[in-house]
Amino acid sequence: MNDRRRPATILEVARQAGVSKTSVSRYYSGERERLSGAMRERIVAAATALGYQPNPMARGLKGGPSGLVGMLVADIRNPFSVAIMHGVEQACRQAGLSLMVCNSDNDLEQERQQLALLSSYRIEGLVVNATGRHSDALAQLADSGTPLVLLDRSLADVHADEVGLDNDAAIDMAIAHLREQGYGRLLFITEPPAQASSRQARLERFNQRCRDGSLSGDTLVIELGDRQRLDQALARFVDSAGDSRPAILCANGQVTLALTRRMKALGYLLGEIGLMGIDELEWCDLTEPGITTLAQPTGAIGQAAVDCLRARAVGPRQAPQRATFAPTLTARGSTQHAATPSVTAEPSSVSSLSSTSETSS
Amino acid sequence: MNDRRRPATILEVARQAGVSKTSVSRYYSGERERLSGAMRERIVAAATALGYQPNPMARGLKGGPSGLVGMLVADIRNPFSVAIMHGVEQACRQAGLSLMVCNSDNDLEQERQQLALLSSYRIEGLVVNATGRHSDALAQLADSGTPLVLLDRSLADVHADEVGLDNDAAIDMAIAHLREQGYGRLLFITEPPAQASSRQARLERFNQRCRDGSLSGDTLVIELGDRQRLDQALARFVDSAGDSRPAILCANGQVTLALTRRMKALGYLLGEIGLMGIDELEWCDLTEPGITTLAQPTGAIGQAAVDCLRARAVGPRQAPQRATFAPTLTARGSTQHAATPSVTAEPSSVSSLSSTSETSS
DNA sequence: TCAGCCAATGGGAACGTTCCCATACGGACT
DNA sequence: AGTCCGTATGGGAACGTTCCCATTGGCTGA
Repeated sequence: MNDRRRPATILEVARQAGVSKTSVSRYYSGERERLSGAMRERIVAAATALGYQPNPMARGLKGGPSGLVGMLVADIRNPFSVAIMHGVEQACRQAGLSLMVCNSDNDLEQERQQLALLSSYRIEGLVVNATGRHSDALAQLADSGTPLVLLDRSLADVHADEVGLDNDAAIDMAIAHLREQGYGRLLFITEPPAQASSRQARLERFNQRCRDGSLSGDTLVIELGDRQRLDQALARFVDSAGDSRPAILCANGQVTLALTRRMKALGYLLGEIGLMGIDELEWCDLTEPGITTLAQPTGAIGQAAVDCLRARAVGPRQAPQRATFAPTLTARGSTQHAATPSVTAEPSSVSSLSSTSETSS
Repeated sequence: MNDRRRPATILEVARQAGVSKTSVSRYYSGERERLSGAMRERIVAAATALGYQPNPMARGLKGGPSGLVGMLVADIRNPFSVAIMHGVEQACRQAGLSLMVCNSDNDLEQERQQLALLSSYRIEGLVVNATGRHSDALAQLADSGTPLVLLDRSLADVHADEVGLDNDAAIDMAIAHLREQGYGRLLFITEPPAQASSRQARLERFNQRCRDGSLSGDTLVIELGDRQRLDQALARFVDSAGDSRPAILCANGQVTLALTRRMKALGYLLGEIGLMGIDELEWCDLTEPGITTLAQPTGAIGQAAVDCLRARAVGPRQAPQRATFAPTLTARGSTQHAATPSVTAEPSSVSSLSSTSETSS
């Protein structure tokens, strides 16, 4: 270890080892096999003595591989985003890649800037979980050859892979579970889909199942801040149920949180009125009588995202791929009516369905 | 906008504008005032025409300012870390800095690597919220002149500012609240303090207040995974209370979560046995009868961290500073005994105490 | 009127890499 | 024995910027 202010350069290592900088460069850029054993030894010795570490700036300038993967997140405070991020991170680590995360905080201008920042750091791939508006910047990035993976979004005009939940399966599983539990009248609540294609997909599937005829269902699209309208809609829905037992299906964790709050506040009994949400949250087993959820396999999703990136980095341009994953159902008290009150100690019966459907479009 | 594969360089802009690259460089490195009006116009025109964007790699190579701030987080899945990160982020945005976040996932080796990565990207400052072991790497970074802010940790041998909760005030507030509510026997539960200095500080303050004599308190240091030991300790504590009403104080959000789980599972009545936690979590008002918390002002803490960084970037080395912030108490049902059952609709009486104490050591 | 200076600009050498090309050498062919 | 090739190495030119040091020209003050 050297105590000098400035870090050692490749040239200094080369001098110390009595070899050329080219050889040292080769050692550090994955061409070790090309060097003789003696050479390798001298280099490691010199490098450790000087505490040498390659300078990624210089490396990036010349155009070498950066070993860097970027991730753009729309809302870091969303536990689901964090869970995915964690998955991506682990996959990166395993692949020897570094991950650089930027949060756009749902701000378009911010998102644009972050994108510029990431691309200027020569990332080798980008995982995007963001608004998806102004896809031009994304499209440009993709066109420039950077592998791109979209999480939970779908952008027609962008050449990118997509990874996410199997939304159709999720909705079907939820509906099946709710009917099994005796709920005959369903309400699907979602935030405005806008450009968030997974919200759109879930909404559409639910609507489609309604039109199938077999289902007495309704949908509500709402800004979560609009408490008044939510309360009204809730009351109307409960009234409309008639003989049928009513249940609510929340399109994501945010909606589940908002609805749990309102139902508690308004005194609706969970289970009496069914409640079920997509996305598992840490408090779902804590709030009486426990909230039934469909958990996304965030680890697998993150892993798949990184796999896509790496596949695209090697092979030439293929058609965009799409990988979807089925959720896991955790049944809790909120979809169980009064007949059998839930036992206290972790009454969660977990019915797993982890088939991984993979389709290419 | 140009459609060429490779992004435009400063030289191309200079040629297009009919000026020297030095002038273009000046324009982009904050020396605009030195250029004549005409020159400026020609440069912007050419730059926008070519879609030019300075290459941070080249810039960083030469040693210019990077406009980049790094943040090292030990556990991204901890909501408290995320909240702070969000604060740091907002402060950075306001200051025109970019933030690059790395999560070490409580892995020492990972942490070391992330640190190397960040420092090699010539960050202008680093916000650290991590294990704090092997401070040598951090010390080296600090010695090399990178401004450093420690969140919630204190490292004697590292030249760095510290920002965090006013732990003494927090413990005092908690104790005062619990006694006011009639709890006479207290148990403080924390994860092993090890090198996490804020855990240590909270534990010490609690112990100190116990030794003062006025308080009948006990402490439990425990790994949260050790459910058996936790259950035993819980039972023993409740038994030991005698005439006094028992209450538990959790050192952080993780502990609060674990305890809420166990108490529900074991059938202890919240409020009957008091429960209070440091750190506010989104479900604290959801789980009956609501959990009393001390919320950390995460926004202010993040802002303060960035302020420290910027102050240190300008001024020469000063003695390390320390800024602490008082928490906000949100009283809920978990510290209210049966006499007055909590009303359903948001019964939270918020008693705020937002004095900001600032001391330099 | 001329030295001296300041303000505006430009040329060129760094910064630490990678990579193309050149060199040296040994062995397997013709 | 001479040619050719493959393997192990080194030299030097990029990469896109910043910054030091000119070089201009107009203006002030003696």
